[in-house]
Amino acid sequence: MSRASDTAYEKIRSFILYGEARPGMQLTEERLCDIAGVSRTPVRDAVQRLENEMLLVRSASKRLSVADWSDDEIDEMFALRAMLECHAAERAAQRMDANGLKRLREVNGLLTAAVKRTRPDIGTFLEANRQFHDLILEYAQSPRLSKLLPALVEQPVVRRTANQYSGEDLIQSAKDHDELIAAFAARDQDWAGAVMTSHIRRAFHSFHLATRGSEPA
Amino acid sequence: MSRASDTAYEKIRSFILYGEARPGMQLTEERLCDIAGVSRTPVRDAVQRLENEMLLVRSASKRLSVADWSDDEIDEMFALRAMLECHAAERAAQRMDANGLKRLREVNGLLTAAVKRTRPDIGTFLEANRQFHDLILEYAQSPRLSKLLPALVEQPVVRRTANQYSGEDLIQSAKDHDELIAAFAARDQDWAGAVMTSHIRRAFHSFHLATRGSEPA
DNA sequence: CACTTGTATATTGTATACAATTGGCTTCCG
DNA sequence: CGGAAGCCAATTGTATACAATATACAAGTG
Repeated sequence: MSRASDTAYEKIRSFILYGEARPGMQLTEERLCDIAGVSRTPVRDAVQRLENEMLLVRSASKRLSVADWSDDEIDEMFALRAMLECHAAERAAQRMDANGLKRLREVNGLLTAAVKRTRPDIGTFLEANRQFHDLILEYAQSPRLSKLLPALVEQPVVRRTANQYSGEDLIQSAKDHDELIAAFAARDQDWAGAVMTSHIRRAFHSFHLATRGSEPA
Repeated sequence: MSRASDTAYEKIRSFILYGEARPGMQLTEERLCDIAGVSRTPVRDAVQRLENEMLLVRSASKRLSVADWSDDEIDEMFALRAMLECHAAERAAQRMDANGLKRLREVNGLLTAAVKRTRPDIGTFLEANRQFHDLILEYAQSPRLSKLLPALVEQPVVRRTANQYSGEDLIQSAKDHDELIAAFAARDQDWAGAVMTSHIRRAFHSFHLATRGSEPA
């Protein structure tokens, strides 16, 4: 999209994910105009995008508020994400090339370094992790998948999961990525899919322990 | 959404799906205003929705055109749809109630009647089929799934599939639905998921025969 | 005193004018 | 004659004014 509606999208998104927004908080378009520094037209564009990602929700009377996901919804997000990222990994395995492997190794090198320090660098981990999964999505070469997945990989959830990870868990994540790279190199789609599935489902269980103090039902 | 942008959405969608639009055809917002009978603001709203469903696509220079899916994209749509509808059926099996079963039976009664005539009524079949799958989605009780699936169930594809169906195929579809209802009544999510998966994958193979004259690779 | 009805105010929805960008054509130079 | 540069028309992007709608609060009524 265009400049103003893009900046509006970015700023509102940051406000929700990293700013002073709180789940369930009511917002007006006017308020979002102040935050974004543009007029209502591009703000409404941005709002529609954020509604699609389900970061914003509209009440029956068209009023906006910050999304507040139920436990069941978050479980569902993990389940769907596991399916779709598994599928993405399978497709990527069939379409991987030397350059892709090189880029994956570079990104996971950064991630591994960030994680193996005595005091793990979560910020770098999150960024490298995002890039790694984005690369797989790129190599899956499916516009559809690329449109669907962002609605399932919500950064607040990813961040809370990573913050819950022990040093061991973080290192295991890096190892999962190494194994994914191996599966891609071997062009073994079943292997790639299986590793990805367990990668996501481990995250799911960590998240559960973090937020609810127990294993999922 | 509101009145004007809703009507714009409906009219433009009909223009694409049932009107004189052709895949790849270039469009301007002005043109769509004429079609919808409203100004550019609600049209742009509608366009963004249709972009999300990937019925419209934007070129690098922001120009609009009617989507033109490649064979690989359509295959991918079926694969993703099979996964997500299977998941929806599993969830619905866990959440089904007597009223839901009653409504499913009613709808499938209509569908069966439309299909068992000497000259099957494809229009009624399509409408009842859509309602049947929507009901399952409703009982899956997942806002996320409800947002994701419409981008995968494109009516032009469904229609072409149904038009290809033989009388036998249509009757088998109705029987699939009966079996789904039985699985729901038994609250057996694995059964429901399996029936749904084979239901979609049979459609996939029929579509392949119809459009490419051969089985998929 | 609860409940409805009316009215003011806040909020969202739509149209339109104008700005910025893009594609295509023409012209000019080599 | 080929290609690049620049201009013009077409198209998309943004701001703003106005219209429609919803909420909240107050006043009236049984």
